[in-house]
Amino acid sequence: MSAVKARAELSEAKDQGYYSIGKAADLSGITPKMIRHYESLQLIPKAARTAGDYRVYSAADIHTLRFIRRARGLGFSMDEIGTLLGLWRNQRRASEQVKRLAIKHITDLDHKIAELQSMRAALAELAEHCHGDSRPDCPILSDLAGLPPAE
Amino acid sequence: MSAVKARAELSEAKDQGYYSIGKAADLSGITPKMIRHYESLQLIPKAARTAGDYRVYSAADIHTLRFIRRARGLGFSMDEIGTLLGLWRNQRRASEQVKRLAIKHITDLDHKIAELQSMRAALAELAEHCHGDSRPDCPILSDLAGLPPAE
DNA sequence: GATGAACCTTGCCACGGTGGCAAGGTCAAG
DNA sequence: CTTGACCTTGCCACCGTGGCAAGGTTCATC
Repeated sequence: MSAVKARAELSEAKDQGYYSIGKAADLSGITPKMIRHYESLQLIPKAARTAGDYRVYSAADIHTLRFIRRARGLGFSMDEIGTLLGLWRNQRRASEQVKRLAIKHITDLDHKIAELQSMRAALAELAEHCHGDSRPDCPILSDLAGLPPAE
Repeated sequence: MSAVKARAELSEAKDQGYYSIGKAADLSGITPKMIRHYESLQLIPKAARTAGDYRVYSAADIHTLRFIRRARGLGFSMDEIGTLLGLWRNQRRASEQVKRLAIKHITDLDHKIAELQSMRAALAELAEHCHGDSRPDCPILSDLAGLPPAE
Protein backbone atom coordinates (compact mmCIF):
# COMPACT_ATOMS: atom_id res chain seq x y z
CA MET A 1 0.00 0.00 0.00
CA SER A 2 2.78 2.39 0.69
CA ALA A 3 4.39 0.87 -2.37
CA VAL A 4 1.34 1.78 -4.39
CA LYS A 5 1.44 5.26 -3.01
CA ALA A 6 5.11 5.57 -3.81
CA ARG A 7 4.56 4.55 -7.39
CA ALA A 8 1.78 7.05 -7.75
CA GLU A 9 3.92 9.73 -6.16
CA LEU A 10 6.87 9.09 -8.39
CA SER A 11 4.80 9.08 -11.56
CA GLU A 12 2.99 12.18 -10.52
CA ALA A 13 6.14 13.78 -9.29
CA LYS A 14 7.80 13.08 -12.58
CA ASP A 15 5.14 15.07 -14.35
CA GLN A 16 5.92 17.89 -11.98
CA GLY A 17 9.60 17.78 -12.71
CA TYR A 18 11.00 15.13 -10.38
CA TYR A 19 13.53 12.62 -11.60
CA SER A 20 15.12 9.34 -10.68
CA ILE A 21 18.89 9.26 -10.32
CA GLY A 22 19.23 7.82 -13.82
CA LYS A 23 17.21 10.64 -15.33
CA ALA A 24 19.15 13.15 -13.29
CA ALA A 25 22.33 11.58 -14.62
CA ASP A 26 21.14 11.87 -18.21
CA LEU A 27 20.07 15.45 -17.71
CA SER A 28 23.18 16.57 -15.87
CA GLY A 29 25.87 14.53 -17.53
CA ILE A 30 27.01 13.13 -14.19
CA THR A 31 26.84 9.39 -13.65
CA PRO A 32 24.53 8.00 -10.95
CA LYS A 33 27.60 6.75 -9.21
CA MET A 34 29.11 10.19 -8.94
CA ILE A 35 25.82 11.75 -7.92
CA ARG A 36 25.75 9.41 -4.95
CA HIS A 37 29.38 10.18 -4.31
CA TYR A 38 28.74 13.93 -4.29
CA GLU A 39 25.91 13.37 -1.88
CA SER A 40 28.22 11.46 0.43
CA LEU A 41 30.70 14.35 0.21
CA GLN A 42 27.83 16.65 1.14
CA LEU A 43 28.38 18.68 -2.01
CA ILE A 44 24.69 18.29 -2.67
CA PRO A 45 22.01 17.84 -0.04
CA LYS A 46 20.67 14.39 0.71
CA ALA A 47 18.17 13.55 -1.98
CA ALA A 48 14.56 12.94 -1.04
CA ARG A 49 13.48 9.32 -1.25
CA THR A 50 10.47 7.43 -2.48
CA ALA A 51 8.83 4.88 -0.19
CA GLY A 52 10.99 2.31 -1.97
CA ASP A 53 14.11 4.29 -1.06
CA TYR A 54 14.85 5.55 -4.55
CA ARG A 55 16.46 8.97 -4.70
CA VAL A 56 14.33 11.72 -6.19
CA TYR A 57 15.68 14.88 -7.80
CA SER A 58 14.07 18.18 -8.62
CA ALA A 59 14.85 20.46 -11.52
CA ALA A 60 16.81 22.59 -9.06
CA ASP A 61 18.92 19.57 -8.13
CA ILE A 62 19.67 18.97 -11.79
CA HIS A 63 20.73 22.56 -12.00
CA THR A 64 23.15 22.08 -9.14
CA LEU A 65 24.56 18.96 -10.76
CA ARG A 66 25.16 20.84 -13.98
CA PHE A 67 26.92 23.53 -11.99
CA ILE A 68 29.22 20.90 -10.55
CA ARG A 69 29.90 19.42 -13.94
CA ARG A 70 30.89 22.75 -15.40
CA ALA A 71 33.08 23.54 -12.44
CA ARG A 72 34.86 20.20 -12.85
CA GLY A 73 35.25 21.07 -16.50
CA LEU A 74 37.20 24.12 -15.40
CA GLY A 75 39.39 21.92 -13.25
CA PHE A 76 38.15 22.94 -9.81
CA SER A 77 38.64 20.38 -7.07
CA MET A 78 35.72 18.94 -5.16
CA ASP A 79 36.71 21.10 -2.26
CA GLU A 80 36.73 24.26 -4.31
CA ILE A 81 33.43 23.29 -5.85
CA GLY A 82 31.99 23.00 -2.38
CA THR A 83 33.05 26.56 -1.74
CA LEU A 84 31.71 27.74 -5.09
CA LEU A 85 28.36 26.10 -4.40
CA GLY A 86 28.22 27.84 -1.05
CA LEU A 87 28.87 31.17 -2.71
CA TRP A 88 26.36 30.44 -5.44
CA ARG A 89 23.67 29.69 -2.89
CA ASN A 90 24.54 32.70 -0.80
CA GLN A 91 22.74 35.75 -2.14
CA ARG A 92 24.86 38.01 0.03
CA ARG A 93 28.19 36.78 -1.33
CA ALA A 94 30.78 39.27 -2.47
CA SER A 95 31.91 38.63 -6.04
CA GLU A 96 35.37 39.33 -4.72
CA GLN A 97 35.36 35.97 -2.97
CA VAL A 98 34.48 34.17 -6.15
CA LYS A 99 37.07 36.03 -8.11
CA ARG A 100 39.75 35.34 -5.56
CA LEU A 101 39.04 31.63 -5.77
CA ALA A 102 39.09 31.79 -9.55
CA ILE A 103 42.40 33.64 -9.63
CA LYS A 104 43.94 31.19 -7.23
CA HIS A 105 42.78 28.36 -9.43
CA ILE A 106 44.23 30.08 -12.47
CA THR A 107 47.61 30.27 -10.79
CA ASP A 108 47.32 26.59 -9.86
CA LEU A 109 46.63 25.82 -13.49
CA ASP A 110 49.58 27.95 -14.50
CA HIS A 111 51.86 25.96 -12.22
CA LYS A 112 50.65 22.68 -13.64
CA ILE A 113 50.95 23.94 -17.18
CA ALA A 114 54.47 25.17 -16.58
CA GLU A 115 55.43 21.85 -15.05
CA LEU A 116 54.08 19.87 -17.97
CA GLN A 117 55.67 22.24 -20.43
CA SER A 118 59.08 21.87 -18.86
CA MET A 119 58.69 18.11 -19.02
CA ARG A 120 57.65 18.39 -22.59
CA ALA A 121 60.56 20.62 -23.48
CA ALA A 122 63.13 18.38 -21.80
CA LEU A 123 61.75 15.30 -23.45
CA ALA A 124 61.44 16.91 -26.87
CA GLU A 125 65.05 17.99 -26.61
CA LEU A 126 66.14 14.45 -25.85
CA ALA A 127 63.93 12.89 -28.50
CA GLU A 128 65.26 15.27 -31.08
CA HIS A 129 68.74 13.90 -30.64
CA CYS A 130 67.65 10.28 -30.71
CA HIS A 131 68.27 8.56 -34.03
CA GLY A 132 65.16 6.48 -33.65
CA ASP A 133 66.53 3.63 -35.71
CA SER A 134 67.65 0.09 -35.06
CA ARG A 135 70.77 1.06 -33.19
CA PRO A 136 70.68 0.78 -29.41
CA ASP A 137 72.37 4.02 -28.41
CA CYS A 138 69.84 6.57 -27.29
CA PRO A 139 70.27 9.92 -25.57
CA ILE A 140 66.90 9.54 -23.86
CA LEU A 141 68.04 6.48 -21.96
CA SER A 142 71.45 8.01 -21.38
CA ASP A 143 69.85 11.01 -19.78
CA LEU A 144 67.57 8.93 -17.60
CA ALA A 145 70.57 6.87 -16.58
CA GLY A 146 72.25 10.08 -15.47
CA LEU A 147 75.01 10.08 -18.02
CA PRO A 148 76.21 13.35 -19.49
CA PRO A 149 74.52 14.13 -22.81
CA ALA A 150 76.52 12.23 -25.40
CA GLU A 151 77.04 15.24 -27.60
CA MET B 1 74.85 -16.83 15.44
CA SER B 2 73.24 -16.13 12.13
CA ALA B 3 72.46 -12.73 13.62
CA VAL B 4 76.12 -12.19 14.29
CA LYS B 5 76.95 -13.27 10.80
CA ALA B 6 74.30 -10.95 9.38
CA ARG B 7 75.71 -7.98 11.20
CA ALA B 8 79.15 -8.76 9.96
CA GLU B 9 77.87 -9.20 6.44
CA LEU B 10 76.00 -5.95 6.37
CA SER B 11 78.92 -3.98 7.75
CA GLU B 12 81.30 -5.55 5.38
CA ALA B 13 78.90 -5.27 2.50
CA LYS B 14 78.43 -1.59 3.19
CA ASP B 15 82.11 -1.03 2.75
CA GLN B 16 81.81 -2.73 -0.58
CA GLY B 17 78.97 -0.50 -1.69
CA TYR B 18 75.84 -2.11 -0.28
CA TYR B 19 73.15 -0.03 1.33
CA SER B 20 70.13 -0.29 3.55
CA ILE B 21 66.82 0.96 2.18
CA GLY B 22 67.23 4.22 4.07
CA LYS B 23 70.63 4.85 2.55
CA ALA B 24 69.29 3.90 -0.85
CA ALA B 25 66.49 6.39 -0.31
CA ASP B 26 68.93 9.15 0.58
CA LEU B 27 71.12 8.37 -2.39
CA SER B 28 68.32 8.04 -4.91
CA GLY B 29 65.84 10.62 -3.70
CA ILE B 30 63.08 8.02 -3.51
CA THR B 31 61.46 7.32 -0.16
CA PRO B 32 61.83 3.88 1.40
CA LYS B 33 58.10 3.52 1.06
CA MET B 34 58.19 4.02 -2.65
CA ILE B 35 61.21 1.79 -3.09
CA ARG B 36 59.20 -1.02 -1.52
CA HIS B 37 56.26 -0.08 -3.69
CA TYR B 38 58.34 -0.22 -6.86
CA GLU B 39 59.59 -3.61 -5.80
CA SER B 40 56.02 -4.83 -5.37
CA LEU B 41 55.23 -3.50 -8.85
CA GLN B 42 58.23 -5.45 -10.07
CA LEU B 43 59.76 -2.30 -11.50
CA ILE B 44 62.92 -3.25 -9.68
CA PRO B 45 63.99 -6.78 -8.83
CA LYS B 46 63.40 -8.13 -5.36
CA ALA B 47 66.12 -6.77 -3.15
CA ALA B 48 68.54 -9.15 -1.50
CA ARG B 49 68.02 -9.54 2.23
CA THR B 50 70.20 -9.76 5.30
CA ALA B 51 69.65 -12.59 7.73
CA GLY B 52 67.46 -10.17 9.66
CA ASP B 53 65.32 -9.62 6.55
CA TYR B 54 66.54 -6.11 5.83
CA ARG B 55 66.66 -5.17 2.18
CA VAL B 56 70.12 -4.62 0.75
CA TYR B 57 70.90 -2.48 -2.27
CA SER B 58 73.91 -2.32 -4.52
CA ALA B 59 75.25 0.73 -6.30
CA ALA B 60 73.61 -0.60 -9.46
CA ASP B 61 70.26 -0.66 -7.66
CA ILE B 62 70.74 2.94 -6.64
CA HIS B 63 71.42 3.72 -10.26
CA THR B 64 68.14 2.11 -11.28
CA LEU B 65 66.27 4.06 -8.63
CA ARG B 66 67.74 7.29 -9.91
CA PHE B 67 66.65 6.31 -13.40
CA ILE B 68 63.12 5.87 -12.13
CA ARG B 69 63.20 9.19 -10.35
CA ARG B 70 64.29 11.03 -13.47
CA ALA B 71 61.68 9.27 -15.56
CA ARG B 72 58.98 10.32 -13.09
CA GLY B 73 60.34 13.82 -13.32
CA LEU B 74 59.58 13.70 -17.02
CA GLY B 75 56.07 12.58 -16.24
CA PHE B 76 56.25 8.98 -17.38
CA SER B 77 53.78 6.61 -15.76
CA MET B 78 54.92 3.62 -13.76
CA ASP B 79 53.91 1.46 -16.66
CA GLU B 80 55.95 3.43 -19.15
CA ILE B 81 58.87 3.43 -16.76
CA GLY B 82 58.67 -0.35 -16.66
CA THR B 83 59.02 -0.38 -20.40
CA LEU B 84 61.85 2.14 -20.33
CA LEU B 85 63.72 0.08 -17.77
CA GLY B 86 63.32 -2.97 -19.95
CA LEU B 87 64.76 -1.10 -22.88
CA TRP B 88 67.54 0.31 -20.79
CA ARG B 89 68.54 -3.14 -19.63
CA ASN B 90 68.29 -4.61 -23.09
CA GLN B 91 71.54 -4.04 -24.94
CA ARG B 92 69.90 -5.06 -28.21
CA ARG B 93 67.13 -2.49 -28.03
CA ALA B 94 66.40 -0.30 -31.00
CA SER B 95 66.51 3.39 -30.16
CA GLU B 96 63.42 3.64 -32.31
CA GLN B 97 61.41 1.96 -29.59
CA VAL B 98 62.57 4.43 -27.01
CA LYS B 99 61.92 7.34 -29.28
CA ARG B 100 58.43 6.12 -30.11
CA LEU B 101 57.59 5.90 -26.42
CA ALA B 102 59.00 9.36 -25.85
CA ILE B 103 57.04 10.84 -28.73
CA LYS B 104 53.86 9.25 -27.52
CA HIS B 105 54.47 10.69 -24.08
CA ILE B 106 55.08 14.09 -25.60
CA THR B 107 51.72 13.97 -27.31
CA ASP B 108 50.11 12.89 -24.04
CA LEU B 109 51.70 15.88 -22.39
CA ASP B 110 50.49 18.09 -25.22
CA HIS B 111 46.93 16.90 -24.67
CA LYS B 112 47.11 17.60 -20.98
CA ILE B 113 48.68 20.97 -21.54
CA ALA B 114 46.01 21.91 -24.07
CA GLU B 115 43.29 20.83 -21.70
CA LEU B 116 44.67 22.87 -18.85
CA GLN B 117 45.22 25.84 -21.12
CA SER B 118 41.66 25.81 -22.30
CA MET B 119 40.47 25.69 -18.72
CA ARG B 120 42.77 28.53 -17.91
CA ALA B 121 41.57 30.60 -20.84
CA ALA B 122 37.91 30.05 -20.05
CA LEU B 123 38.38 30.90 -16.43
CA ALA B 124 40.55 33.94 -17.13
CA GLU B 125 37.89 35.24 -19.48
CA LEU B 126 35.24 34.88 -16.80
CA ALA B 127 37.41 36.33 -14.08
CA GLU B 128 38.22 39.31 -16.21
CA HIS B 129 34.58 40.29 -16.31
CA CYS B 130 34.02 39.81 -12.62
CA HIS B 131 33.99 43.03 -10.65
CA GLY B 132 35.58 41.36 -7.69
CA ASP B 133 34.02 43.72 -5.22
CA SER B 134 31.38 43.49 -2.51
CA ARG B 135 28.48 43.09 -4.91
CA PRO B 136 27.06 39.61 -5.35
CA ASP B 137 26.65 39.46 -9.11
CA CYS B 138 29.40 37.48 -10.73
CA PRO B 139 29.82 36.18 -14.25
CA ILE B 140 31.83 33.23 -13.00
CA LEU B 141 28.95 31.89 -11.00
CA SER B 142 26.51 32.81 -13.75
CA ASP B 143 28.50 30.78 -16.20
CA LEU B 144 28.76 27.80 -13.91
CA ALA B 145 25.04 28.04 -13.34
CA GLY B 146 24.57 27.83 -17.09
CA LEU B 147 23.18 31.28 -17.59
CA PRO B 148 24.06 33.22 -20.72
CA PRO B 149 27.01 35.57 -20.16
CA ALA B 150 25.47 38.67 -18.66
CA GLU B 151 27.21 41.00 -21.06
C1' DG C 1 -2.87 -8.32 -11.05
C1' DA C 2 1.25 -10.94 -12.54
C1' DT C 3 5.40 -11.04 -15.11
C1' DG C 4 9.75 -9.24 -16.62
C1' DA C 5 12.92 -5.79 -18.11
C1' DA C 6 14.95 -1.88 -16.62
C1' DC C 7 16.14 0.48 -12.98
C1' DC C 8 17.52 1.36 -8.25
C1' DT C 9 19.88 0.24 -3.60
C1' DT C 10 24.25 -0.58 -0.71
C1' DG C 11 28.74 -2.22 -0.31
C1' DC C 12 33.17 -3.62 -1.64
C1' DC C 13 37.42 -3.51 -4.82
C1' DA C 14 40.32 -1.27 -8.29
C1' DC C 15 43.27 2.22 -10.49
C1' DG C 16 48.06 5.66 -9.58
C1' DG C 17 51.10 7.47 -6.69
C1' DT C 18 51.86 8.89 -2.37
C1' DG C 19 51.64 9.45 2.66
C1' DG C 20 50.67 7.96 7.55
C1' DC C 21 50.54 4.92 11.51
C1' DA C 22 51.11 0.76 14.41
C1' DA C 23 53.29 -3.23 16.25
C1' DG C 24 57.06 -5.65 16.14
C1' DG C 25 62.09 -7.05 14.88
C1' DT C 26 67.22 -5.69 13.91
C1' DC C 27 71.19 -2.94 13.78
C1' DA C 28 75.24 -0.64 15.54
C1' DA C 29 77.35 2.03 18.87
C1' DG C 30 78.24 3.02 23.54
C1' DC D 1 73.53 -5.32 27.25
C1' DT D 2 71.00 -1.35 26.57
C1' DT D 3 69.34 2.12 23.71
C1' DG D 4 67.81 4.68 19.90
C1' DA D 5 67.69 4.65 15.10
C1' DC D 6 66.34 1.97 11.68
C1' DC D 7 63.91 -1.75 9.43
C1' DT D 8 59.79 -5.02 8.67
C1' DT D 9 54.78 -5.88 7.22
C1' DG D 10 50.20 -4.48 6.92
C1' DC D 11 46.40 -1.54 6.87
C1' DC D 12 44.02 3.07 5.94
C1' DA D 13 43.83 7.55 3.61
C1' DC D 14 43.66 10.84 -0.23
C1' DC D 15 40.95 12.10 -5.26
C1' DG D 16 37.83 11.00 -8.74
C1' DT D 17 36.22 7.48 -11.15
C1' DG D 18 34.76 2.87 -12.66
C1' DG D 19 33.30 -2.00 -11.95
C1' DC D 20 30.74 -5.79 -9.95
C1' DA D 21 27.47 -8.32 -6.95
C1' DA D 22 23.33 -9.31 -4.52
C1' DG D 23 19.19 -7.76 -3.63
C1' DG D 24 14.90 -4.58 -3.91
C1' DT D 25 11.53 -1.35 -6.83
C1' DT D 26 9.09 0.49 -10.60
C1' DC D 27 6.15 0.31 -14.31
C1' DA D 28 4.61 -1.04 -18.98
C1' DT D 29 2.55 -4.63 -21.05
C1' DC D 30 -0.20 -8.68 -21.28
